[in-house]
Amino acid sequence: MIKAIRGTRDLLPPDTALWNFVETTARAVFREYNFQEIRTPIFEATELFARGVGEDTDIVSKEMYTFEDRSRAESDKGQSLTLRPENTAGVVRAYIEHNLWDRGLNKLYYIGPQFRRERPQKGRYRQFYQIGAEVIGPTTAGSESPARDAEVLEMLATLLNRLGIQGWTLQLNSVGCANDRPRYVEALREALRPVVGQMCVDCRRRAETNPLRVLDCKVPEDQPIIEKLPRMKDYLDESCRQHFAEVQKILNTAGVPYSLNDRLVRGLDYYTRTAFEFTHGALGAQNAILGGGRYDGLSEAIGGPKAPGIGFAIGEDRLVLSLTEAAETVAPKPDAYIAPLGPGMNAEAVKLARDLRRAGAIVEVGDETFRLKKSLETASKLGTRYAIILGENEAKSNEFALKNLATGQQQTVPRGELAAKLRA
RNA sequence: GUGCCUGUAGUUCAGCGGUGGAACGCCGGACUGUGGCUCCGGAUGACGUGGGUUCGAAUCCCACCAGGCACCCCA
Repeated sequence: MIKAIRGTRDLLPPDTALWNFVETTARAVFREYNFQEIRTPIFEATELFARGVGEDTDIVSKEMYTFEDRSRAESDKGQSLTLRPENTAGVVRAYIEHNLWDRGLNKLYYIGPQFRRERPQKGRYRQFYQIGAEVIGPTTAGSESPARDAEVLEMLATLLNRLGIQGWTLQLNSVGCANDRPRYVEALREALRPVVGQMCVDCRRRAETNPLRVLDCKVPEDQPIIEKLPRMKDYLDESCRQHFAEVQKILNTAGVPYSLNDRLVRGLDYYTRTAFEFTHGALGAQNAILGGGRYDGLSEAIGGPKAPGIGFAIGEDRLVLSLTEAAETVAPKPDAYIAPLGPGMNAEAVKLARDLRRAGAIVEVGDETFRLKKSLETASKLGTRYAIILGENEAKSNEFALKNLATGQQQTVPRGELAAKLRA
């Protein structure tokens, strides 16, 4: 049997109704904040991700679906292409390519699949879906303002609340900028040198490859050591410090709850200053339902003008997962099941169904060869509210037997009044 | 990519060397134009795939594939 490949899956009803609910709600909230939709290609030049996301990140170094395109000339090598592992780089590429700021566009959102070749796990798939948004523009547009950070965070809180998600936590940190972070990393390296020998094997490796990751370690024995390491907040330069303080001040005023976590580091190279994560307790190890932050240098890193930005990506798969526990799925049930009885009644049934549907009803139609018993049984199974019996008598008199399947009550209704009765 | 656990009917699972089962669901009948309840009957399936051990394998062993949990990392 041919099956969906590892890490991919089919989304089936009734779950698809939930996905649509999430997407519809997100679009509505984004709309209120004046974001507009952008759709970028699902694959891009590999170079975009190498330069944008960062050559040394896990995503780029070992998780990308990369392939060589066919070349036109036999002698030429095909271009290296990659299925997008995230969407921010693509949006920024489009921003540069189409001079979006000159068209008055600086708040964009996207919804779509992304691809990373990781080992699948609950809440982690090789084709997964992200809902994200970006604020990006020249400095003169205020895109560097802490008000943008706070506005984005407040929008996310609004969205999660409107989706009915209970018990989320916003973790907030500042990871500094190109100016102060190298100094911090250096300080961290030095502080680690004498103590790293006492730490877990992972930390010993991280101390070499990416010292910031040591802060993320969850091994209990390492915690006392980590507590004593230097902290980013003590190394922020004046502008970063003020920026971060201002973000917090606005969040306090707006009533958005958050907790500071100076061990929150992000895995993508392009993040600067504000970094954040919304987590949800009921998701196991993959507890981050969304993450994001500021990326003031990304545009320049991929050859564009200076264009500070801030954005986030929601893991839609995880969001839906945290939703299925609380929310009952509301798949719409048909309003009526038409049971045609006997030769020639199919045609009448389809015509009647068309008229009722035009009046706004959800209608299911049986078949004239079905016995009435079977039709009613099917209608009950579908959860339909009414059954309409359409036999020769009804066709002649133009009055139909309308049966309420919940109460069992049945009445005779003239054709013209059927739609109104269904709505009642 | 690493470690551990798990793959048996549409679903949830029992069976753990000797002719593959239960519940629910599905189909039909009792009941030829009246469902839900009840009763009766029926079909389920390469026991994840391939190899090995054995007189004999769903059961034991190996490899692969897939899922779950944790790590790594991330949404």
